[in-house]
Amino acid sequence: MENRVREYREAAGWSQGELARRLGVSRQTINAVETDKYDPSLPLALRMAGLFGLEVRLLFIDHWTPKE
Amino acid sequence: MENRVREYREAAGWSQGELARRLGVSRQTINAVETDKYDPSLPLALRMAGLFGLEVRLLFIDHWTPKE
DNA sequence: ATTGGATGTAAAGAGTGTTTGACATATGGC
DNA sequence: GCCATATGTCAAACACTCTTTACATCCAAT
Repeated sequence: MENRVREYREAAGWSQGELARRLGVSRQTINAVETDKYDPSLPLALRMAGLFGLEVRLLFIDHWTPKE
Repeated sequence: MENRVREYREAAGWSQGELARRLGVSRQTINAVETDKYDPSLPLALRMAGLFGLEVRLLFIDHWTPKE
């Protein structure tokens, strides 16, 4: 899954540590998401999108199509 | 985390099994989400919202406010 | 009365998400 | 040169997500 966290974090002028602090998670979590180690949990993704004032689907892009 | 999956699934006229099939997950996963056993993963939440034509934040409601 | 579809639940196991602590490297200011 | 800040990464531990299999209940229709 593609994500634009780094892009929006830098636009906000925040370090990974600062973003982590605002989201209440560890710096390593932010780094792992930005470097595509894994996807965040749903609650964390919602918080990230909320902090950036974005819809979740604009921050995290899933490539998938429904059956039938 | 609050969610409206059951509400929208029923509005679509689908059983849990039918929704599971369309999303490519097991019926138990849908049931667990609807009965608040756990939150779905981010990719699954995005697919659910996409299938219902909704923004993720309207299907899954997180109660949280940022620091500073 | 019995069948079938839908739902709730449970247990075990594989895989994912997050934490802490630690260490390495790079960069910019003093 | 030295220091502070920012970033990348690793390992161990723990919690959470999702699967399969299985069984129980409920309700509607025959």
